[in-house]
Amino acid sequence: MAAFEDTNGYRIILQWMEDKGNYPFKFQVDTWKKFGNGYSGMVIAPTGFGKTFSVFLALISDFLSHPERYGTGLKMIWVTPLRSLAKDIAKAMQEAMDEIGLDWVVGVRNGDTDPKVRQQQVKSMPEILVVTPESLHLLLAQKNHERFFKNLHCIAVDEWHELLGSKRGVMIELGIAQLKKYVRKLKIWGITATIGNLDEAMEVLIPYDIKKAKITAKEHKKIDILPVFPDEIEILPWAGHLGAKMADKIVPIILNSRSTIVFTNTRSQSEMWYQLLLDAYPDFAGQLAIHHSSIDAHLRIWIEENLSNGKLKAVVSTSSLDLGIDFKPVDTVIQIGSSKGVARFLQRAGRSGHSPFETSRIYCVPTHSLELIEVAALKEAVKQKVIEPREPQVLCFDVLVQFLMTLAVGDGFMPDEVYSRVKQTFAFRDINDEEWKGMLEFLTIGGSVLKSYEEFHKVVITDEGLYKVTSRKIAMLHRMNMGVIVSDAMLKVKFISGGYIGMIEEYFISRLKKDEKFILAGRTLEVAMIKDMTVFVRAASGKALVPSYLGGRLPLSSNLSVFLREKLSGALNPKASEKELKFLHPLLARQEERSHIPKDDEFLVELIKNREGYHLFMYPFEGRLVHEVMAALIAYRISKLAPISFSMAMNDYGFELFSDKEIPLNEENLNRILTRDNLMTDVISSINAAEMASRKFRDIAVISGMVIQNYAGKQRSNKSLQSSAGLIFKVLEDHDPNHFLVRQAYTEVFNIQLQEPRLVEAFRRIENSRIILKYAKTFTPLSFPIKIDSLRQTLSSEGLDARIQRLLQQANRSG
DNA sequence: GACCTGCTGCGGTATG
Repeated sequence: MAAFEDTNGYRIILQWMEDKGNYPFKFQVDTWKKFGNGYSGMVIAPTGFGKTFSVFLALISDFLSHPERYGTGLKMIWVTPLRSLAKDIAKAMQEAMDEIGLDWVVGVRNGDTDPKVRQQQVKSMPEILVVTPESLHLLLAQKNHERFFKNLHCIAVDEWHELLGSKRGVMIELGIAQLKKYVRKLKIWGITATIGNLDEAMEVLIPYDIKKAKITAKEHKKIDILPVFPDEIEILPWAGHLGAKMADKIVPIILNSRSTIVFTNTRSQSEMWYQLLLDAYPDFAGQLAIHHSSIDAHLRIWIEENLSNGKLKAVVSTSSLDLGIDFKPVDTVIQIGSSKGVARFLQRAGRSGHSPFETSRIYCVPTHSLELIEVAALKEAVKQKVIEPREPQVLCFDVLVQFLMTLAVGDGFMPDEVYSRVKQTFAFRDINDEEWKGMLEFLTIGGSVLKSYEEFHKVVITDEGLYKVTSRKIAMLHRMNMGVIVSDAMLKVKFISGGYIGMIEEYFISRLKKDEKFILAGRTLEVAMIKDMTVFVRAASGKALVPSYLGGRLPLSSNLSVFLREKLSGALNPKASEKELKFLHPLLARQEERSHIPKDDEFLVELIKNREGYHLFMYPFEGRLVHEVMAALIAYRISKLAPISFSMAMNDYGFELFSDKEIPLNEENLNRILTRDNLMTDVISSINAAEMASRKFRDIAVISGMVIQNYAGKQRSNKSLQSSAGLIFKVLEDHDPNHFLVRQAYTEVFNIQLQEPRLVEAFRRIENSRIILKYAKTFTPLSFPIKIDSLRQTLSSEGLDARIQRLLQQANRSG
């Protein structure tokens, strides 16, 4: 295989890829050599640059050049976050092997792998093994697993940006730390899309003091961002999210494209848009599909295949198609509503024109008028290449507990030796001795509080000091519950005649009245019966409800917020290129006339008095999540001035406090209400942190193995999980409030739920802004959408008692 | 008058 020596090998592989119609990511020759010279590192390029395959070939060429250096068996581990990616990359790798004429085997090991293949692999590992983070840990949970890695040379982590910010990323960090025990000179490579914190991303994956290289694509991905305007501004609703009226505008876009992905933000929205498109253009029947996480996996695979081979004209989807196989025929992407962030926007745009030579085309369809400003903001952010960072998770003790159990289930571990390795990871570099001691105690006797419960005595210490699981049952349950993804329990939906359709939330079905129909995967269904967590249905027709799911909310990224405020600030005098802002002019003019358009260094507060009562609006543009906390905080601070209770509403741009009493707010005290002083103390007083932590603790309890989710194929219901986790949380909080898992729950509440760093930053900005207080008689273009939101749901700051009292008084008065 | 939402991802097996 001398042909692969040095630069020659580089050229041959490039040629070979081009002959195959692939688009190689062109490493420089000196870069190419780094793969062979013992470097670790990070490769950064947009999707569609063939970076995955290029890295693979670069690593392989090293093996080929010096076959004598490598023994038999497993040489390379390839980690992908998705099972579906694993299948495809392994196939491509195997093809390459065959063509190069090397009899290496590429194996896949994950939940889809046939048990027979699994057994075979244990007997004789393939040369290259493609795994998920979870499967990697499952390997480490096997007895005598060290032998698998005897000749391991390198590990590559694909789509690292996807894993970095999550607990799955922490799993990778720990997995690599363990592999480094077996392979001292392990090469570690990460592959990532562009994100805001590339240096940190590399530091997290490779915190070790070894030769490192960062390799960035020079070529840039071309993107066409095309806003879709309605014929008149009146057609755009002032609030809302569906954007139904835009369907007629979208049909021709789909017809003029080869193949289109229509991205929506929620599962129910995708179901509705599927219907809207079919209604608008019935000939789409059979060429249109729908794809989201609650749809049966088989159906989703079928859709993905038909998207790849060009048989589908369009697919309406959620984030479920954000990642995945290259859908070559897709030349157009449509984003319905806000993409909420620059990185997600680029990711979705990159699904079309999937090659460095093609231009990605993405149409932005606003679902309400203010979203047009967001399009302008996105364009600017993309132009300036300001992409969100992925914040690495640190000190996730639940993941560490699980990892230690994994080792204990495998060959057992010596605490001091593991501790020194764990401390080298990015996630646990700040762990202290006390926390570590607590963790060991937790594994062996359940800690001081739970020690009287036998079930928490999982790990035994042998005479040699080895921490080990001896119970087969405990070992089995651990293997079955490995991973850090805690899913909500949902009901399966099956045809009574057979055939699985997807999943639905329990509460949606429970609220469904007799004879009411619902829609799933684009089909109208009626309930025949419910048995064993399964809803049996039959096909129906006519009016039907679209289920909603209690999913996570996509927060508006702070990057996008910055550009949003900037664009709004200059909205009345747009640049010639900003069609979006010109289109919005009538609406913006009205905002300026009735109230004010906040400039870059201003913070707008509106007080509106009308027949209903008194409304206070504030516009931080920090996204719903932050506004939720801010609204509670401001309500709390005002209520300290004078007893008053509010109902609250919010959207991504601002929030409302509403009261039937006059709000005691004026130019003088407004600064005090918006101060950064005592910020977190007031936040804690204004929310129920203990309740939030208790809810967060549910996931922690599952991941750390305190509450078992899967018992031999049976999944426990949501309620039962929550109640046992809640019980444990209460016991711990009462008797050991400093417990490392309790502390973690609070940290997660502050960092994730309350977004403390972002909140603090927002208040710092407000403090440095000029505060503009405006009184208005009617709702303004900015306030109206929030008011609409409050009609849907009202959160109340007042206690239940006070509220009942007031309702009673009202009732008495009117009676 | 304008409207009616809330993402994604994973996962058993031992031994002669």
